[in-house]
Amino acid sequence: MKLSTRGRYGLKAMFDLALHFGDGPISLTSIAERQAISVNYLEQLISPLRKAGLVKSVRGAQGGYMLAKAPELITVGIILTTLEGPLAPTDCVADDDEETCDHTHYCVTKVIYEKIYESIKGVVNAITLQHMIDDFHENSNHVIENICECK
Amino acid sequence: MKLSTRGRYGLKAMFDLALHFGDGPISLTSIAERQAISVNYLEQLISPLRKAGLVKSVRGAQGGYMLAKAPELITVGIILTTLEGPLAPTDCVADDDEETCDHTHYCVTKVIYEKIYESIKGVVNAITLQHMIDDFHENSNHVIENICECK
DNA sequence: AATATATCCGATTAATTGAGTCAACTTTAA
DNA sequence: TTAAAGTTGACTCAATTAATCGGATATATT
Repeated sequence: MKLSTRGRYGLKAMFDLALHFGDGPISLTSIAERQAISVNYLEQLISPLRKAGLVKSVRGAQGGYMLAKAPELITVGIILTTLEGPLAPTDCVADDDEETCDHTHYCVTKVIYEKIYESIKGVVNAITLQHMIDDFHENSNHVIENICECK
Repeated sequence: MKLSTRGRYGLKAMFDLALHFGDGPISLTSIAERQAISVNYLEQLISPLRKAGLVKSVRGAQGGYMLAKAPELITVGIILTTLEGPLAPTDCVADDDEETCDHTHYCVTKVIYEKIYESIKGVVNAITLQHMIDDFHENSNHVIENICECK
């Protein structure tokens, strides 16, 4: 039941981009440095975020990435889901499930997994990058590097 | 963010034992058959459940396992936690975390992970085996095998 | 006493996933 | 033209998961 580095790093990177919203393209190298992530690995993560329409890129020198929408329009849920797939405790309750279990029966465990899934979605879909920014400005010392290396 | 087979199989097995609560020792073989799990693997899962005081065993012929407490006293949360460890999205918010990240800083992502963790705990700690039994009798056709092979 | 049925325990293995690296390519500002 | 930066896919390595297996101990039944 752990998030992988994909979700954790991706969220850190998106928050970093959110703090720079409106500043023009930000290079992956600078994000990777601030957030202590391998650039090569970060490249892998930014790709699905771009395809999902969450960030847009500017190629070439002085290029980089920026949020495709305002921070208040991007939820933690969409970021994590893009990188990790559905945040469901089992495949059978994930939105994209394709008939992995027998739906003709009532399943007492599936009901539980659905409740877990709904509660997780409730949390992550309610938090936007703007909420994170506000929280950051209120409670941190305004040092971007303060995002800890949570495992 | 998926449960492993440990948690899923273990929950099915515990529910099976709950349905037979008061019937004396139930053999792993019979549970494995009803729930379509490998007996050998189930042995591995029942061991921590016994050590956690959730089931007790009777050795020898006609032996088996039974719940150590009434179904209403055993939550889904304690079962899953025993088999999977803390249901936290990251190590740094797990109860047994030992200083994996720098606590001198305020971390905007950690706050989110804590909320996810709390919401998951809220769900699983509120559901007992007795709730599952009641649900089963109300909504299923009383066929134990009806617990689907959720992945 | 012998046997069948169980739990118990540790070692081993097979398969999958996660995490990260790397190389080659395209685009574009300076 | 050159260097910076995005883009892509293949690849490696380690860790975890999911079992399997063999043998030891315990005990009800015959």
